[in-house]
Amino acid sequence: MRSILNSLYQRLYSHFGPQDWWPADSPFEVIIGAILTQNTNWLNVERAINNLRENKSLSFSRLSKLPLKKLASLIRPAGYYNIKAKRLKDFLIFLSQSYRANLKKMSKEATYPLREKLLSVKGIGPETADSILLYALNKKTFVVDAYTKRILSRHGLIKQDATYDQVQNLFMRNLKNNVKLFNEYHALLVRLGKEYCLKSKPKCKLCPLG
DNA sequence: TGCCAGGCCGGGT
DNA sequence: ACCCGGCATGGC
Repeated sequence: MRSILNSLYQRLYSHFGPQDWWPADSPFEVIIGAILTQNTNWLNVERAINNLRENKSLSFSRLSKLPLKKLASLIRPAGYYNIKAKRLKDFLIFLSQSYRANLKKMSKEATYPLREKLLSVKGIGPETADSILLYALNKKTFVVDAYTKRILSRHGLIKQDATYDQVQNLFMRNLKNNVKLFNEYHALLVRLGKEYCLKSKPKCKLCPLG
C-alpha cells in the first residue's frame, strides 16, 4: 500500500503539477471557505467569499459584528446559507472563548487535542476540522473528502463504505509525515476528482491514472 | 432539465 | 451504532 500511495502521488503531481492550496489570502479566509464549501461547489463559495470581501467582513472583528441575517444574505450563493451563517458564528464564538479570537494562539495547541476541540464545535466535522488544521494552521493531518473515497474505492484500494478515520489512517500510516506532502496530495485528489472522477461518470476512460 | 458539488446534524430505528 | 432526510444555490 505504501508504494501504491506514493506512486499515485507521483503520477498526480507529474500530470497536474503543484496546486498551490488553499486558495485564500489568509488563514482566517481559509477557515471561512472550509465551512462554506461543505457539500458545495467551490465556485459558489468564491462568490460568497467575495461578497464578504466587498463588505470588508473577512476579519474576526467585522464578521463577529455582522448580524446573523446579514451574514446569511452575504453568503447566499454558497447554499445552505442559514445553517452556514450559524456555523460561522459558532466558530467565531469558539475562537473567541477558547483562544481570545487569536488564530496564532489556537495554532500553538497540539494537533490532536485541537482537532477534538474543533470537532466539538457544532457544524465542524472531520473534513472541515482537518482542512482548518492543515490549510489554515499548517498542522500535519490528512484531509479526506468524497473525491478521496471515490477515487480510492474505484481503484479498488478501499471498501466503498470505509469510514473517514480508516481512509485518513491509510494515508497517514503510509506517507512520509510531511505537511507539504499532505497539502499537495489532497489538493491533487480534488483536482483529479473534479476533472475525471465525478459521481455521474462511474466509468471514466480518460482518467490519467489508467 | 435534473443531477451534482471539496459535509454535517439530529431524530429515528 | 448505523441510516436517512434536511439544508440550498448555481453550473452543466
